[in-house]
Amino acid sequence: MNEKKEKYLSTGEFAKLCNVNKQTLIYYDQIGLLSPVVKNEKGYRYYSIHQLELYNVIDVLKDLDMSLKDIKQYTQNKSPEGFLNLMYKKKEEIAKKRQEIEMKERIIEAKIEIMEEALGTDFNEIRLAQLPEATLYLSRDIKNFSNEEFVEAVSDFIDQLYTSNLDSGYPIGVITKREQVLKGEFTNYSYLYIEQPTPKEGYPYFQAVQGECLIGYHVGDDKTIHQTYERIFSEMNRLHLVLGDYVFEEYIYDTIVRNHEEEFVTKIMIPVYHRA
Amino acid sequence: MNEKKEKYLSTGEFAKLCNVNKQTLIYYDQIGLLSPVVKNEKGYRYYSIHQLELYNVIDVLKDLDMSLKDIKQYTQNKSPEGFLNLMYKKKEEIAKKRQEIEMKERIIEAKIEIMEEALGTDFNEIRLAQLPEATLYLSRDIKNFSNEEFVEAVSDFIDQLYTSNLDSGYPIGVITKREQVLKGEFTNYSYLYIEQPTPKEGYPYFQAVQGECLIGYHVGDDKTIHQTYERIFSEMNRLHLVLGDYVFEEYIYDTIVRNHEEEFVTKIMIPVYHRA
DNA sequence: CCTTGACTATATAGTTACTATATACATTAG
DNA sequence: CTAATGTATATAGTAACTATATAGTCAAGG
Repeated sequence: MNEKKEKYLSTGEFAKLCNVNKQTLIYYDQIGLLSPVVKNEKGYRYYSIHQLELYNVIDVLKDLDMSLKDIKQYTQNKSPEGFLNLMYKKKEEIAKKRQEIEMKERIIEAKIEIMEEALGTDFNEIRLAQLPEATLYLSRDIKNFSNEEFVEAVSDFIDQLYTSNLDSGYPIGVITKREQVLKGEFTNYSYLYIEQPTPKEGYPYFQAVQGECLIGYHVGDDKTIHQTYERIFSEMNRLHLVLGDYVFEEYIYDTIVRNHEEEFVTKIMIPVYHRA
Repeated sequence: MNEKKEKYLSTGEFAKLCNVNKQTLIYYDQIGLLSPVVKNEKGYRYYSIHQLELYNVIDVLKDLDMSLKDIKQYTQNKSPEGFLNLMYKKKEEIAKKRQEIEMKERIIEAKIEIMEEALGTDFNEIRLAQLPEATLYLSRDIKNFSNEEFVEAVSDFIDQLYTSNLDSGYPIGVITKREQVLKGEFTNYSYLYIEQPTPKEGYPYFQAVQGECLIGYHVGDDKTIHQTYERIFSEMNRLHLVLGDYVFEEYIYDTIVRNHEEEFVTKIMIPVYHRA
C-alpha cells in the first residue's frame, strides 16, 4: 500500500466521473483547456483523479457564461491569488444569476396561478367578489397619452421592472379613473400597475383598497371592450351598486396562449359600493 | 384617445424592450418562432407590445434547456391547458436548476474560504490549534485498498455526493487511523470525507471531535509525505503530546491552482492529547 | 428639395461548444 | 483466441446565434 504506483483514469472513466461526454474531454484536450497528465505511446489519455477538481471549476465558470477561451487563459496562468480574484468576481455573478432564476421561478408560479384561475372561470359570468388587499407598483400618470406616448410609457415601465427587479410574473394591468369610465373613455388609462406580493423597500406603492368588486371578462379586442363594460354596468344597476374611484384591467389570455386578438381575454375589476 | 390606431414597435424598439439583439428577432421570425403581427409592403417588421409576454415565456423556456424547435412546437399549438401543463413540468425543472445554482454558489464560497486561509498561511510552520467541531460525511471503509480499488472508491464517493446533493464545495479529505500512521503507512487511508456545514437528514455522519490538533502542511507529491509527518512528530514530541485516534488530510492547493504535483499542498491535521 | 444619418431589410459567412459518424487500432473477458 | 468493448483520429454536422456586406427607407435640418 505504501508504494503506490498511481492508477490513472481512462478518458471514458474520467468522463463518467465528470458527468460529461467522452468527446468533450477529447475536445478540451485538443484546445488545450484540460489535458490528461499522461498520454501513452498509443495515444491513450490517462487522467489523474485530482483533475476532477479542475474540471469542476471549468464547469462552474462555463455556467457563468465564461468562454472556454477565457477559462483557458486562466488555467494557463494558474495561481492561488489569480484564482481567488476570479472567485471574488464570479461570486457576484452567480448571486445575480441565482436572483434571475428565482425571478423566473416566481414568474412560472404566477403563470400557473393565473392559468388555474382562468381555466376554472366562466368568462360570461359577471360576479360580485371581495377584492383582497394588494400592493401595486404603479407607472407614472399616463392619462390622455397618445398611442405613441402610451407605448413608450409601457416600454419605460417594463424597463423599470427589469432594472429594479420588480417583475413578479403577474400581468401588467391598467387603472382607469372613474371620471374617464363615466365618459366612456375606457381605454384612456391613468396608470399601469403590477402586483407585488412581496413589496420592496424604497419604491412608491399603491395600496389597493380591499372591498367589494364586480368582476367581468371581456373576450376579444380592446376596441370592443365598451360592450363588456355595458354588460357590467347593467349588472351593477340591477344589484343597486355604484362605481368606485378606479377600474382595474388585466390580460388573462394573451399572446402566450392565443394567436389572435379576438381570442384575448381581459379581466375587468370594478370596486363598487352599495347605493345609499 | 378612444379611437386608438394601434402603435406598433419596430424590430429595434422591440429588441430593446426584450433586451435582445435585433438579429435574434429576425432569426426567430425566420424560423417561425416569433413573428411580428404586421409586416408592411417594404418588409418592415412591426411587433405588438403584447408580444413581449410571449418573448418572455420563450426566454424562460430557453433557459430551461428547451430547444427553439420544441418551443416552436408549443407556440404552434397554443392553449391555456397546454401552457398550464408545460408550466407544471417547468416548475420542477427550474426548482432543480435553482438548487444547482445554489450549490455552485456554495462551492465558490467554500473555495474563497480555503484560498483566503491558504494565502495567509506559512506552509513551513507547524502549529497547535483548536479543531472546531465539524460534521463529516464519510465513505465506506477503504483500508488496505489497492490503488485500483482506491480510485474506484473515490469515484463512487464522488458519485454519491453528486446524486445526493452532498457536495459542499469543501475539499474531499482522507482519514488515516492511528494504527496505520504508527506503522508508517501514511497513505493507507481508512475513509474519505467531506465536511458538511449544513448536514442533511437521513445520511450517516461522523462528528469530528473538537479538541487540540497539530496542523502542518506538506508541499509536494503524496509519495514524500512521510517527511512532513516526521517533522510533525518531532514537534509533537517537543510539546509532550501524543497522537489521537485519527489523522485528517486535505488538499489545499491542487490542480485548480497548480500545474505540477510537486507544488500541491496537503494540510495535515492531527488531533493530539497532552502526555500524562 | 436634397442630403445626411439613423434606421430597416436580405443574404451569407463565421463562431462557439459541442456532438455524431466513420474508420482503424488496442485491450480485456470468457 | 475471438468477440465485445474500449481507445484513437479525422471530419462533418448542429444549434443558436452573431457579424458583415450590401442595399433600400425614412425623418430632420439646412
